[in-house]
This record gives sequence, C-alpha cells and structure tokens, in this order.
Amino acid sequence: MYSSELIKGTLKTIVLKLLQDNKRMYGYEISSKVKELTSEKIVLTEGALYPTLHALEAEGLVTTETEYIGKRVRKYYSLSKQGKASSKERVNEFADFINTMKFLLDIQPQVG
Amino acid sequence: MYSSELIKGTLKTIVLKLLQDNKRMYGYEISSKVKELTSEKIVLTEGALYPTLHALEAEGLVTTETEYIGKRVRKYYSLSKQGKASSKERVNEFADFINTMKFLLDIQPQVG
DNA sequence: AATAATACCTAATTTACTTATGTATAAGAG
DNA sequence: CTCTTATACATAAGTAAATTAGGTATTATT
Repeated sequence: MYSSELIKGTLKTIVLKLLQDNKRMYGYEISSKVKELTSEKIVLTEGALYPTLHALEAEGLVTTETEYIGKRVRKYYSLSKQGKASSKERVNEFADFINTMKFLLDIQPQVG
Repeated sequence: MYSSELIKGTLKTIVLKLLQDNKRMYGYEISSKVKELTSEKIVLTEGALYPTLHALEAEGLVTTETEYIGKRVRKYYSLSKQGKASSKERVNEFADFINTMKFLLDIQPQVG
C-alpha cells in the first residue's frame, strides 16, 4: 500500500481508463479490479470512489444504467464520447508526467 | 503544465530529492530549479512551497541556515540524517508507484 | 522612474481525499 | 439456522495539501 498522498489526483484517471478497457463496470467491480490488478497496492475506498463516480457523471464523462441482480442494485457506468476523449487525454498526461518525474527524481528503469 | 491534481502529493518528494542532490538550497532556488529541469511543466507555487519547507523542518527532515546577500535574506535548507533516509524512501516508493500505474494504465515506454 | 526579478511569508479558501456511518441483500461457515 | 463475510450502494464530517490572493522588502533592468 502506497502512502495516500501519492495516489491523490490519480483516481479519476484510473476509473476512466478501466471504463475504457471494459465498456461497462459498476463501482464495486472497479474497486475489486484495481485491488486485483495492483495486488492490493492500490485500494480505492468507497468514500473516495462513489463520490468520484458521481462527479464523473455530473461532468458528463460517464453515463449510467441501473440493474437488479435479484433484489440487489448495481449501477453500471460507461464512458460517454467526451469520457473516451478525456480518458485518453488523462492517460497521456499521466504518461508524460511519469517521464518528467523520472527525470526529476533520477529514477532508472530497473533491469531484470 | 500538468493539471494540478497530478502533482499533488509529490511536492515533498521533489524537494527532498533536490536537497539530496544539492546539499544546500533556498526556497526560491528550489522553485527555479524545478521550473528549469521540467521546462516549466512543473511549477511550484510559493503558497505551496514555503509551508512545505516549514513542515519538513518541523518534522526534523531538514535544517536551516539564514544568510544575507546584501540586505536580502536567504534561508538555506539541508537534509538532516532522517531527511536523507526519508528522501530515499520516498523516491523509491514513487518509483514503485510509477511501475504500478504504468501497468494499470497500460502505458508503454515510448521508443525514440 | 517604473517594472521585473529575487526572496521571504501567511491567511482564507478549495479540493480530494479519509474515516466513519448507514442501509440492504446474498453467500458461506460452523 | 444463525453468524459472519462479501456484495453493493450511499453520504456526512473531518483532514491534508494544495490554490488563490495578499503582503513586505531588496536588487536589477529597462
């Protein structure tokens, strides 16, 4: 687990990228997927995730569909057209940022 | 210039790393150096930098010496022993974080 | 003489979280 | 068959780390 400061500001980027790869996901699924993909190094708390999803919807970057599995509700999120564009932009910006930081912090790519 | 969210949480790491490379720096110099090294992609605002330097001092990670250049004051910062250790830790953690994020966001190292 | 650069500082506000709490259904363990 | 864990959503209060905006003063440049 990384110190919480580090992850700050990357949540929206992570969510948008996952939605780009998976078309349609619900909150709990996003959180599980990130935990799995990062071997629990990055864990999205519900208190951060749900408000972020609501913000993305308010910004028009995602659309939602509610479904019922039995009596249990699931809210699926999909990228809108702007969401797809925003996702690419954000990932590119982050990639650029990584390069700048690697240079600034003199981080070498590890061999092996 | 990156969106301000991205840079969040990296300020202390950047400052500690610069102090590790340069032994002794003053606030304005740190800010100028970062601007220069990143071609103005990362610009530390004074409202963020000075409180951060004070916090690092309060945490015992840096020590200070005040000098006068003519009548103008300069406050030099140097890493303490703990500061040096903390600097390495933070840079390593960030390097690890970068790798996790590259995987998660499917970022390829660019050729050329 | 006016402006820009150097050099420090802090207070009010905003942002993006964490922590805590709440509701409810479904599955699995003992 | 009851208890715990997992699934699945949500919000509210508090906190940390910025931004924004202001302030002071010296030195260099136009």
